[in-house]
Amino acid sequence: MTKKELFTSRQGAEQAASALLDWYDRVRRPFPWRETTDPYKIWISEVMLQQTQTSRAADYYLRWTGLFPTAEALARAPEEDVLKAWEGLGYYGRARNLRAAAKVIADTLGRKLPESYEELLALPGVGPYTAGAVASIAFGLPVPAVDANGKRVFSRLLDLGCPVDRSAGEGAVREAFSLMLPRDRPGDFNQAVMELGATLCVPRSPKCGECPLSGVCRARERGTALLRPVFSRREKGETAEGRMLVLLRDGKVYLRKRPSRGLWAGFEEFPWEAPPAEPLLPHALSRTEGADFGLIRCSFTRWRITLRVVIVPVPDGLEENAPGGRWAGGDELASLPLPAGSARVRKMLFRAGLIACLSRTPKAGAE
DNA sequence: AATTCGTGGAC
DNA sequence: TGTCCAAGAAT
Repeated sequence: MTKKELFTSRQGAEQAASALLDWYDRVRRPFPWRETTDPYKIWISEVMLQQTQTSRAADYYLRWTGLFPTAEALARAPEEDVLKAWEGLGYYGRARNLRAAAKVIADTLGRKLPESYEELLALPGVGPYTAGAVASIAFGLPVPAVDANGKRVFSRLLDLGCPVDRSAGEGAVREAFSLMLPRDRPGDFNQAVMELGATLCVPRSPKCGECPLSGVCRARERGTALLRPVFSRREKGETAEGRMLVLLRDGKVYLRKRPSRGLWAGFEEFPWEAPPAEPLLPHALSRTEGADFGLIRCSFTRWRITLRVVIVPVPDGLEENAPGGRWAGGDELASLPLPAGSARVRKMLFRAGLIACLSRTPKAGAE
């Protein structure tokens, strides 16, 4: 078989798919979501894996499926419990959308996930990738699930010079992907492409010598693997410095509530400020001084912010000058879902003994 | 079409 | 230490 035949003949595509599946059957990693056929759990895993590395999702998946074993259980759970179970994973709209979709499933879809690509796509938080993944893995439907791995793998197989984050590039990738997708094992094939992209066909140093598709890869043939895929844009990072305040009074800390839309929507957090972000500290607080508690680095989307954490014993009358927030004791603080930066500071506070809580003894504070 | 939405691992 | 970037979706 020549390389040209891979993308022009049905037979070449079938042979390549077969080689990829044989490789996958040998090396597939034992993730917990690969031990179930429950469509609900497969859906949960796919949403958790959006923009999230597999190594980080495993623990969350096990804990989540224990707390919310069915769509019904998820639909009935308080939002705060759901966000607490998601704490640290980021992109919290995913958790809210999961719960919203679970309500739809529990209330109007007979408690079962819809079994077609189009119906899955209609659920909040389910896009083309996730709909394809659930449809193929849980229901055996022959639809592609093209993620960043798939784009990289196929941009190299095709030696695609056009950007994969534009419609033309995406179309080329999806066409070749669909041509190779075997009708009998679509779920395994979709996972095999991702497994290949995650373990061999990686961005920096692809291991072409071990790749089951190297014989039919145009980038391998032309030595252009490191040039693929091409992106039309790369978001540029920005840095800033600021400070975060831990206001202490009567064994309680001050938390403010974030706006109901946008970044960390609706979350509570320790007040912080940095030049490019919202100032948002009440005037009285800008004059407060306290003990330096170290630095934390926060990064989110394209921002990288270094915050100086300051412990502030609160003077009298400050409460009136700091509206929009509240005081929380140790037990409540421990049970709240917090953004990662505030969560790290919370851990520092418990560990340093600056605030106490029953469910978190000093020993437990060592994690 | 271009932005926004988190976080931490890997090198 | 800095940079890239990961089983994307919504707007």
